[in-house]
Amino acid sequence: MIKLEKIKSTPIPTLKRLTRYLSVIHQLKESKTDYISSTEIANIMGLDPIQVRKDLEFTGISGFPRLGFKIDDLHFAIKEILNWNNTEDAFLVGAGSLGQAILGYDRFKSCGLKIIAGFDINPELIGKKISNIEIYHINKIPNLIKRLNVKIGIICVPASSAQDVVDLMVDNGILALWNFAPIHVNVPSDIIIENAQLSQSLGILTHKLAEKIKAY
Amino acid sequence: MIKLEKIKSTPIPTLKRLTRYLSVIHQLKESKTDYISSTEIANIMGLDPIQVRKDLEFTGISGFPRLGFKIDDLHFAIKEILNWNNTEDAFLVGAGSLGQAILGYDRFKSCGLKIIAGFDINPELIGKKISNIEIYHINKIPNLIKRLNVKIGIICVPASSAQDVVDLMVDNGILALWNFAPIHVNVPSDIIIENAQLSQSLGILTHKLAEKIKAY
DNA sequence: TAGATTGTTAATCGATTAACAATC
DNA sequence: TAGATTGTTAATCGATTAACAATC
Repeated sequence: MIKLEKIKSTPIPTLKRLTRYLSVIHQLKESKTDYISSTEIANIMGLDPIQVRKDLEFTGISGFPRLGFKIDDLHFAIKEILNWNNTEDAFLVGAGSLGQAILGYDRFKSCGLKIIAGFDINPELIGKKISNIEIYHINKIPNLIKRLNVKIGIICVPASSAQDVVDLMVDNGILALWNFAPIHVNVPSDIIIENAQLSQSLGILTHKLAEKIKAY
Repeated sequence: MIKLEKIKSTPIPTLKRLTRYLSVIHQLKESKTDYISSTEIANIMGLDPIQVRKDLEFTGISGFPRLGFKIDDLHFAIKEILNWNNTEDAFLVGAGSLGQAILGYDRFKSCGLKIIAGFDINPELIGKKISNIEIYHINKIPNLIKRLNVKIGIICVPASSAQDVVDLMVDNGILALWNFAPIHVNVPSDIIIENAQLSQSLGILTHKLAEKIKAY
């Protein structure tokens, strides 16, 4: 009888840690070492070595007893899981201060993301180039999503217009949304949505700080 | 024999969802309704009603059978858990484009955060006001942290200088750090660090998108 | 060889989900 | 009253941690 192997997909907590390992590994690539062990990564980041090993399993590459993992292989394999070895085109909507900061953020290029156009309704912005990316009027979105086959939309508009912009992009075939608007938006179940939600991160910080201060 | 009640602290996943409920509740406050049930919140956000109820337990307030929870009370109680009813002063270091976007982001005021000064090393920025917040030279940090008793530091410097800035702030008594630099930084175990890590969020998105495209 | 590390299998822990009585 | 919802206790699920044999 054929045993079907259960393919277990990478858990979200593992994905999050993998991106963090990547930045540590990236730094170590500069140094002379060829290998890195899960123990070393764990020590640097203050994590459990067993957890690191378990996470690295999902990359599918195997290490060498006594040596660890080949840094270059590990680096490549993690980028592969995140799909950062490929580049996806993206549209950014809302070229306010946060939008402009993201347009100018070089780093995303090494994270598989290429923002190829920005959109806004502010006439002063339309036609301008920000960090060499042209800003169009929002009403160009339907046409351009289809023509350029763009799959990722980045939402940097105010909370009040976020749902409308999301609907517009979804209706025109966007597949994934990265939402920076501080609000819950509804999307059909087959659309990928990832909330950057700065306030979520801030909430954890202020909560912990309050606990800490209370403890005195 | 006295039974000591085990006080269970709010789990991180619950805290994250609580901040999201807050934004939904905030919108509903405008509407006429006085009460909201966990079922309604769950429907709006596409979550399990049981999970919402469980999360709301941590606020300590009790609901009314058949009605749900008083919106105002719930709103207040969630802000209380996050410590968003108080305001903490914060310093922001690195007034580049991301730093400037954060300095201008009004929303954090309602999240218990008040950025009272910015820091940079760029002479063109020092002395300037950005969104009405003055930018000082980084060498003013030690003196000012102590004098103003600031507890929160926001790191918006490039990866290459993040660790140095973190060390400087920790050495001078900062208690909590909100790190936007795309790098792992080391802090003593008693210092709270929260990584905003946009790339982590992006990694999840690009991974999911790749899985989705593969599935075709 | 000795020892450090991997890789696998099992145990534990905690969060999510389920079940159901209590309440208005 | 009937019915929707809360709140509590139990069951399930999945992630983390532990244990240990295999490897170079």
